[in-house]
Amino acid sequence: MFALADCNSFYASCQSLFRPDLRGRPIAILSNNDGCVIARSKELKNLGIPMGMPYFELKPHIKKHNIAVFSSNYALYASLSARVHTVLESLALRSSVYSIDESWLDVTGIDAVQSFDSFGHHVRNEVFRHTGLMVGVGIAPSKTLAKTCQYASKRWPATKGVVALTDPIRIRKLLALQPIGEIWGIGRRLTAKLNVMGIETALQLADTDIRFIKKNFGVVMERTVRELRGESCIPMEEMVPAKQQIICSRSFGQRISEEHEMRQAICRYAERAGEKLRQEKQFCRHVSVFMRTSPFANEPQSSLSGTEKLLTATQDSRDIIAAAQRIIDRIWKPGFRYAKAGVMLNDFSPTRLAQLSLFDDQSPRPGSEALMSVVDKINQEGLGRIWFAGQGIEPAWQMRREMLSPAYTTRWDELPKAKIG
DNA sequence: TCTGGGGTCCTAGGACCC
DNA sequence: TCTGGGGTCCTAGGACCC
Repeated sequence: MFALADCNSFYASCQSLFRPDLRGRPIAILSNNDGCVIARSKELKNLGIPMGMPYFELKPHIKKHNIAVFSSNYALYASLSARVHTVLESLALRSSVYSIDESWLDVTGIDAVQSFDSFGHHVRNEVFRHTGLMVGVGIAPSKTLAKTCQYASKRWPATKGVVALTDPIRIRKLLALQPIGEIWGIGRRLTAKLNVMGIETALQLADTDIRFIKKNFGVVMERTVRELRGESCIPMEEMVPAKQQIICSRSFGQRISEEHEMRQAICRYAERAGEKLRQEKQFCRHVSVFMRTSPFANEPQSSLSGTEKLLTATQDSRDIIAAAQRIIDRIWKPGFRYAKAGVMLNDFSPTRLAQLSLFDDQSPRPGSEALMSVVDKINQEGLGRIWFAGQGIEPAWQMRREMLSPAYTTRWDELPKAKIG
């Protein structure tokens, strides 16, 4: 049996946690660059503002509905997320973090002590008591069904935030009410394809012939269908799997047309990607760079990418930056207004050692590890910032975050203040 | 004027090998 | 004119997730 605990409107709740005056008001959280809406409070959802609405389309509604708008504040969300996960972890023998605001709990056998339903309420109360945040809880024999239950716990207030289902008849009743597009693992494309075949509810999908599904949609959807039937196919993951890819990409605050500006941006992303790589304690042998114009703009489009294989695996920012710059030498095309670019690292190994070719005389940089760890330490401990000159100082393309709230939980000078008396 | 970022897994097709 | 079968590895692209 699996339980899924998922925070209600997580980012919006993080904001209102330290601003009680915001409660009951519609709250919108914007993406990086203040581009579009990526999280909404219940009140904002009720206004019919969709996920992903561009900020400039939201603007006309702000005054009329008294909407509170925030730039994303990941320092705040990550810190509150850690608190929530710590509480959830303490409530079951086995658990795994699924996303910033969700965790799986293995609740097999818990019903020998208390009902799954009362366990779910216990989870809610504990998370609220320790963090001030609310979670919804879904409990079922497979992860896909637990997801479905968790949706139901949020959709119907009468459930009081907990839906636990073991009885096949009741499971079928719930599936009959769920459109396939809401099933975990069925996205937009597959929904359209299934609808054409006349399959519209989760129950219809669960009742479809399994061989037909496998033949037409592959093993992934086959697994989803089995899970909907109550057969657990996706196990708990106790170990955090090692990353296989690291990406650092951003949209620019202002379009880039000049090659030297693109080089600065790529330099910064390469450095940041290297920092993440070192945090993962990995070395990479594959560096890619991509850049593109805005697909929304009615203007000449360009989408460039290139990769370089390294002879020796590295985690040194200098190697990554150099490779990225060589890629730009190869792929750069002037005459476009680039909107976004990124650096991607692939092909990881836990050490620098790689198969050297017979005449390869590339030796690793001496002192690389020591230098990089000093750079990371300075940057991570808030002692200051140190960076490679290639990325420029206060460049115009830097991302916009004009409505940033304080980092209430991670910076001493931004702690919330309370007035007494 | 203004539309996010960071991941995973699977599959099909090509290169290459015996 | 005739032109196998099977395997591996790699990559690009497509689907999904939060």
